[in-house]
This record gives sequence, structure tokens and C-alpha cells, in this order.
Amino acid sequence: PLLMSNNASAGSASSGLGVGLSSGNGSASGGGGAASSSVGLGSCSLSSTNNSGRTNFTNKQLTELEKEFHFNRYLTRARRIEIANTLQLNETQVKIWFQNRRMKQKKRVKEGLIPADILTQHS
Amino acid sequence: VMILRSRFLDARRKRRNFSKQASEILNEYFYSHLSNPYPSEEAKEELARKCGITVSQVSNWFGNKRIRYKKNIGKAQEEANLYAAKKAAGASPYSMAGPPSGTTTPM
DNA sequence: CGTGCCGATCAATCATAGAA
DNA sequence: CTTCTATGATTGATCGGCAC
Repeated sequence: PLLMSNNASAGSASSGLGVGLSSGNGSASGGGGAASSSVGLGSCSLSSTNNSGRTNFTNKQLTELEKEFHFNRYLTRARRIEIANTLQLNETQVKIWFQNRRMKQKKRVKEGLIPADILTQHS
Repeated sequence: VMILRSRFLDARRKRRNFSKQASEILNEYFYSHLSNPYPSEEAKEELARKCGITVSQVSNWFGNKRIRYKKNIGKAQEEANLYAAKKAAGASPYSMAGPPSGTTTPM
């Protein structure tokens, strides 16, 4: 199946680009803290979301996420909730972060650029 | 702002543009498959070899190319299309195979 | 039937290489 | 040398498919 047609450019429409466009998420995650894009004065320790919906994680959040990842590459429901709560993120955000992180590590391994077996303790 | 802005030694810092030939090969493939510019894993590996880059880099290239192409339709892109079509016709048709004569092996 | 994961991709952005 | 544009890489989030 060839999905296409997305651009409304004049005349010749030969490209089949346009996967499905997903701009604008409904972001139905229930939740909690939602996004605060306003750059209020004072505290800005929370992740800020862009107009597009991309969340900009803070250094602290990323650090904690990384730490947890090295502890466990996979999360349990309980752990996910706990982390989401601690970092003030939605469970979905945490879940997605871990998925992307796993893919990232796999990619690095494939590239043959791994510092060492951080998990495989044997040598 | 300045503080905490960098992602600690990201690879994007030391980037090297791909060789002219590599770009030629990638563009040729892209414009030859405009109706479906999504090379298979095997095709990516083949392109990676011919271009002397990694499969990931090929994926990055196509990802950027698709998006940036869409953002311009109606610009020099159509021109590039002709350029690619001509090359494809004169050298290697779609589907990679033997590189055109005189292709200095990238290395 | 719902949920999490994988693989691929998107879309916006970062940082630099290269052209003007 | 400085300014602006082209381009490679990164990453939060989405989409389709699969397993449980």
C-alpha cells in the first residue's frame, strides 16, 4: 500500500511523501501535570513544552531517567508510576523515554560503539 | 540559556559533510524513488557501502531529505528531480547495481 | 480487548561545515 | 573574518504490527 498525497503543491504531485502527518497531538494523557509553556519568572524546574508539543526534559529529569535506565532497562508499572511522580512527568512520557532509550542503546551497540558491557558483568 | 544548553558532547558537533559522490548516489536513489522514498534495510546497507557511510547515516539522510523536500516542493526540488532523472537514465537506473563507469571507488 | 514493546519515521532543533 | 544557509545528528513523540 502506498500512502501519499499530503502536499497541496501545484500541479505535478509525484512524490509519495507524507506518511500520515501527526502534527498536533491530542495529548490525551491523563494526567497530571500537563505542560506549561509559559516562561514565567521564578521557578522553571519543570519540563517546558513547545508549541508543537515536544517536551523539553530538564537536566535533572534526564539524569534521573538515565540513572534508572542503567539500573533497569525495563520498567515495571509501579516503578514507572514512581518515577513519573518524582520527575513530574506522565507515565506515558516515562514509558516512551525508556523505549527511545532502549532503541538508542541498541543502535550504539550496532555501531560498535559501546563503552563496555554496562550490564553484562563478566569478563 | 548559555548554561545547560549543550547536550554534552553530542556527535553533531564534529560533523563531516558526505562526499560529493555519496550525495550523488543518495540523491539519485531518492529522486528515482520519489513515489516511495523509503529504502528497505537491505537497500540502506547497499547505499551505505556505496557511499562509504553507516546505515544509520543513510537513515538520517533519508529522514532529513524527505522532510526537507516536503518543505520546499515547488522550488529547486523539481529542478533536482530533472537532474536526477537524467543521471538515472544515463547511468544506473533505479535499483542499484553496477556503478557508472569511472566511479572512483570512494575510500 | 487492552497494553507494552519494537522498528521506522516524523518534526523540530542543535551545532557545525561551507558558501557568500 | 563575519554572516547566512545547507546539512548531519539527536530526540520526544506517533504509527503500524506483533505478542501477551
